[in-house]
Parts: sequence; structure tokens; C-alpha cells
Amino acid sequence: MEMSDTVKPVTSFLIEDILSVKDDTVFNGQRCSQKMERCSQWKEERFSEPLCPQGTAFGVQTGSLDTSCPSTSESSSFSSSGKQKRSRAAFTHLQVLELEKKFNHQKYLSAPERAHLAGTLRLTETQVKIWFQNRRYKTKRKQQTSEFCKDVYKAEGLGLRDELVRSSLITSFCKAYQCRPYMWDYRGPWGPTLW
DNA sequence: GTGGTCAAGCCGATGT
DNA sequence: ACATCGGCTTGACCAC
Repeated sequence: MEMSDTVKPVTSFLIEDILSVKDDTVFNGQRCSQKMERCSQWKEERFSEPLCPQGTAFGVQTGSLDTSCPSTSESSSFSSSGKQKRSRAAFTHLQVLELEKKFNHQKYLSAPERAHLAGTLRLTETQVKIWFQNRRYKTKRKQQTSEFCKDVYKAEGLGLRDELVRSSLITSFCKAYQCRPYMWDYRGPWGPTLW
């Protein structure tokens, strides 16, 4: 699926225009690990090499603009039961920034584009792929939420809210999105800077 | 403790 | 058969 060939942006409404960050930033040379197509491999290797010196705690990335490998909770990779903990990489601020920039540019990446971006950001191709998948899903959720909220707002105005909630569309939505954080986000699917 | 966030896991569908 | 997708769910981490 080379969808990015067909989904090309024409206008520039990008973060880079706002932040004036060069696209071809160099990130300290090599990638931090071998290509890991399966996440299980990622789990096992876990960036143990010195190329990934990130000793920071999870999520402590603000202010750091390096794109070294995402931090994982390295210190406690085993639970009390002796079972290996599932890792969750925390991408750096700049990695996320570059990913977002790319995502704003195009919602789908071709394999070469993905490989290039992964190399640039020192992430695995799988990580880039998953990040884009999750990002698209997140976007869709936000969009659906805002539309749902608009419908509820309209229905309330007409005194039809209960009717609306009964409808199959909304009930299925509520089922799928119960306890979802974006449910009550009225700011719209992309926020003011993205649409 | 609880809830939010998000990378990763899982599964079925689809395209080649 | 394989890669990638969407649609969730899970699990680790964090803030409160």
C-alpha cells in the first residue's frame, strides 16, 4: 500500500512553518539498534547499547531536544513475579515533533519514507509505523468525538437528546467510546492550528 | 487509588 | 504469504 503517493499535501500549514525547524536535521549519526521488525525483538533488545544513553525517567523530556533512543523503564524490566515487564518507549520531544511534522504533511508513509524517517529519528521502522497508526486512530477519535458533541449540542437545543442517544449510531458510539478521554473535547478534531 | 496518556499488542480485513 | 491497515485493548507510567 503506497498511499502516501496519492495523499500529498499541497499547502503548508505545518509546525515547521511555525517553529522554523529545518527538516533535514541530523541526529548524531547511526541508529540505535538493528532493524527490528517485530516488537518482540524490540522488547528483548530494549536499546541496551551505549548509543542510547538516555538515563532520564519516563516522560522527562521537556527541554531535551536530542533524538536519542526513546527511554524505557530500564531499571526495572522484571516484575516481582519474575515475568519480564512490557516496555513502553517514551519518544523524545524532538522525535515526536518530527513525527508530528511529517504526519501533518502526510498521513501515510511509503516504506522508503518510513525507513528514512526511522533512520533520521533513530527509531525502528516498526515504531514509526505504529506511531502513524496510533496517530491516525487518535485523530479519528477526536474527530468523531467533536462530531458527536456537536450532535448532542444540536439535539439538546431541539429537546431531542434522549432520542439521539437512543439512535443506533450514537449507542454504538457510546459503547465504543465509553470512558474515552476525548469524549468531551470541544476543540475539534485537529485543534485550531491543524485544520 | 484513580484516571489520563500513549506505545505496543492483538485480530480481522484488505491489497499485492 | 506477506505487509499494512483500522479498530480497539492492554500495560506502563504519570499526575492528581
